[in-house]
Amino acid sequence: MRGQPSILHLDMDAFYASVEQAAKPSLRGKPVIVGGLGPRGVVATASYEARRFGVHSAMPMGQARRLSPHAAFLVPRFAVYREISERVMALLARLSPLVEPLSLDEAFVDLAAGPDPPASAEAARRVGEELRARILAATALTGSVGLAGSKMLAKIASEQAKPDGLRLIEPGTERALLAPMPVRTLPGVGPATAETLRRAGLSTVGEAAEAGEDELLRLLGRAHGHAVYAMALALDDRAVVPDRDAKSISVEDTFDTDVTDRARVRYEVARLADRCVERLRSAGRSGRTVVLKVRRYDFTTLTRSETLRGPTDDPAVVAEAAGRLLEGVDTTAGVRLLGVGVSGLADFTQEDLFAQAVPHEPSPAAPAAVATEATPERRWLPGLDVTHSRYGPGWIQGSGVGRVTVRFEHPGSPPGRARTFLLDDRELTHSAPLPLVPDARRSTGRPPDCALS
DNA sequence: TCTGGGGTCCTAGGACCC
DNA sequence: TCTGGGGTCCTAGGACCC
Repeated sequence: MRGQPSILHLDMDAFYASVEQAAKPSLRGKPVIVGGLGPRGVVATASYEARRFGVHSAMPMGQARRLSPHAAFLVPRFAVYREISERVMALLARLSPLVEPLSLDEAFVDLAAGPDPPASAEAARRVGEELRARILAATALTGSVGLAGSKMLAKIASEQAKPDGLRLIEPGTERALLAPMPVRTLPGVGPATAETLRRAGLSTVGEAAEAGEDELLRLLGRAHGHAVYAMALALDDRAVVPDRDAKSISVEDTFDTDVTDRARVRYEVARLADRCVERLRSAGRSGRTVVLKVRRYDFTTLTRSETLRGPTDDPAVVAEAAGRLLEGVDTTAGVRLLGVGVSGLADFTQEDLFAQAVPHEPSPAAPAAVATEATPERRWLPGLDVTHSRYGPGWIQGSGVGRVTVRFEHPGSPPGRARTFLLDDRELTHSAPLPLVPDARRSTGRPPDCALS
C-alpha cells in the first residue's frame, strides 16, 4: 500500500452499449442491449437505461427481452470497440509506461512510474479528471476513474464512481471504508466463496478480517484464504504489469440447437481447430497442449487435453489431436458447445525449426447434413453498418419476412428515419463503421460520412 | 427463449524421477 | 520383506473475471 493514491483504474461506462448510443443518435437516452441475438444468446452489456429494468451482463437474452421489450437489441461490433479501446489506451500511455489493460474497456495505470507522478491526492485527482475529459473529447464516451494506493482499492473506487465519475480513496482510510462492505466487493470473491463465507457467518469484509487468517485458510484453502485475508485487511501490493503474454488461446461455439450427429460433431471440431490455429499463428505463437471442450445438452462440461512432444502451430497436428480427444467423448445425447484451445504457448513457430514440408490440408468437407450458413456479407444483423446508394449511411434495425429495416443516421447526424427494403435490394450494402468523433489524422475537410472510403 | 466467449489461477491425484 | 520424501509434469475440474 502506497502513501499516495497513484494507482489509477479506468473503467469505461457500459462500454459496448455506450459506443452504440454514440454511433446511433436515435438510441441515445434509450435502453440498448448488446449481446448474442440467437436463441442461446446472453447480454454482453446493457445501457444504464436498460439496467433500470433489471437487465445486466451475462443474463440470458430471452430474459432481457421480457424485462425490457422495447430496448434496442444489437449484435456486438468488436472491430469498432477495439479501435476505440486503442485510442483510450493511447491516452493512458501518456500518463505512464506502466499500463495494464484488463479488457477492452478497463485498465490500471501506475502514475508513480509516469513522467509527472502526482505528489498529492489533489494532483492525482487532477490527472484523473483531465484523463476523463480527454477520453470524452477523443471518443465521445464517458469513463469512470478510481484512484487509490493499490489496485484493489482503485478498482473498488472506480466501481463506486460509476457512471461518469471519479472517486479517490485516501491512503489510510481503506480499512474503515472496506469493513462494512459485503465480501463480494473483494476481487476474487464470487458466488461460491461468498456462500462459503456466509455459512460461516461472515458477510462483510470487516467480519472476514476479524475471523482471522487461520479461519479463512481453513474455509477457503491455502492460496485463496491467504489472498482473501490480505484483501480484507486492504493489504495489496500487486504491481501494475504491462504486456502480459497470453498463456492460452481458445475458440468455442455454442450451437443454436444441440448437435447429435457424430459426423457433424467431428466436422465442427475440425473447424474450431483451424480457427484456433489461425489465431495462434497470427499471434506468432505455437502451443504444446491441445484442449477439447464439450458442453453437453444438460450443460455438464468436460475437457480433454493432450500434451504433444513439442509446440506446434500446424493446423493438421492440432486438428488431429482434437479429433483423437473427441474419440474418447460420448456425444450421442447431444452437445450444445464445442471448443478447441491450445496452451503451453511458446514464442517460436514450427517453421523456425523445420522446413515446412507438409502443406496445410484443407478441413474435411462439411457432411451433407450440415446446412451451409448464409454468407456473412448478406446477413442483416441488427446493429451492423450499411450504406444505401440513395439514402447514405445507416444501420440495420431489424429484418424478417423478406424485409430489412434500416435507420439512416450516423454519429454526427441528428436522429434519422427508418426505411424498409427487400432483403435482396442491391442498393443496400454492408459498410465500414464511421468514427464517433471526426478524426484529425484522417480529416479531409469533407463531412464525416465521407471520411471513410 | 435457461444459461456466450475469451481468458486466468488454483487444486488434487497419479506418474515419474532422484 | 508394511509403506520415504519431495519436486515436477500431466490431466481434469472449478472458481472467478470481463
